Amino acid sequence: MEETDRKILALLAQDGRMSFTDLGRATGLSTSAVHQRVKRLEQRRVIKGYGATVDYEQLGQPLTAFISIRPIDPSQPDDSPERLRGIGEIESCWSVAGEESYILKVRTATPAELENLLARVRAAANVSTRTTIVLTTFYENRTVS
Amino acid sequence: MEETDRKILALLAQDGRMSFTDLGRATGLSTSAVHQRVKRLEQRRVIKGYGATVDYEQLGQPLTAFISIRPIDPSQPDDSPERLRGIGEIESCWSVAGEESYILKVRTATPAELENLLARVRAAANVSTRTTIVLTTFYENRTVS
DNA sequence: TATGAAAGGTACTGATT
DNA sequence: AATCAGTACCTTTCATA
Repeated sequence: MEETDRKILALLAQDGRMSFTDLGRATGLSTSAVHQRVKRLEQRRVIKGYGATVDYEQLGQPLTAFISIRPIDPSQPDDSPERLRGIGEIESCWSVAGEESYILKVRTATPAELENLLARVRAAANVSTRTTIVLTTFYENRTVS
Repeated sequence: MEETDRKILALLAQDGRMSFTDLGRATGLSTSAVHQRVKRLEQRRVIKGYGATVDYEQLGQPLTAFISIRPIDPSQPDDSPERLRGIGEIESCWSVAGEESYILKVRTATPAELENLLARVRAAANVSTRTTIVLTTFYENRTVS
């Protein structure tokens, strides 16, 4: 991975709809050279995809929370991610080192819905949960240097 | 916010480069009607922006961690987000209810860089830290139903 | 891996209902 | 809030270096 590709990635991370023409202007390459590089980055899955960033507050899901989970029965095989996959409120799922096994990031409309979601998570994966409610999102998914 | 707009948002969240023509086909609207709706969603900041999702493992930042922080001197005014804004490794910053004040999500190349980053976070915001290292990212920033 | 040209598709605007 | 038509721009491919 070299400098031109990194520059293209940084630009596309910030504006995923930027045109190849503009990317070319910004990198000093022709439109088709940039086109070729972006397609290659997509094929290699360095670019995993493109998405619109949506305001969940305006969409009626203002409540964000982190749910840390640990298995109730550690002797059982742990396939929590598969068991939880069907729960639509879960935005992200990481396994982690530390006291808990997984961290989930979830969005709900109300505290009542979060409560209901917690019950579904516990039941689906046979886990205990520890919930941390987000008060303010200062920034999210910023491009890392 | 009504059904057609929600459908457009769901489609754009999944594929931020989808053309207005295809959005029209998917919603049963004309190209210009979709165009009008998307522009309005952008103006109202329901759509906050568009971004390429990048594979940080392939980009040489394979280590992801959560850093929970709490102020060392609670009598001081807490402006941690501003103090931390310049640290490029911080991808997300939330204030939270619970034992800690903030949660940061960070990306680094190596454990040594994470250690260095932790020192910078502590010094910049005068906080103590608790770090949870991510082992596997099962999914991230999935579209929430 | 780069360029430039050509073809077809898309974005955006304005007129209209 | 929708459609249609028109123009300018963009994406994509191909021949070429």
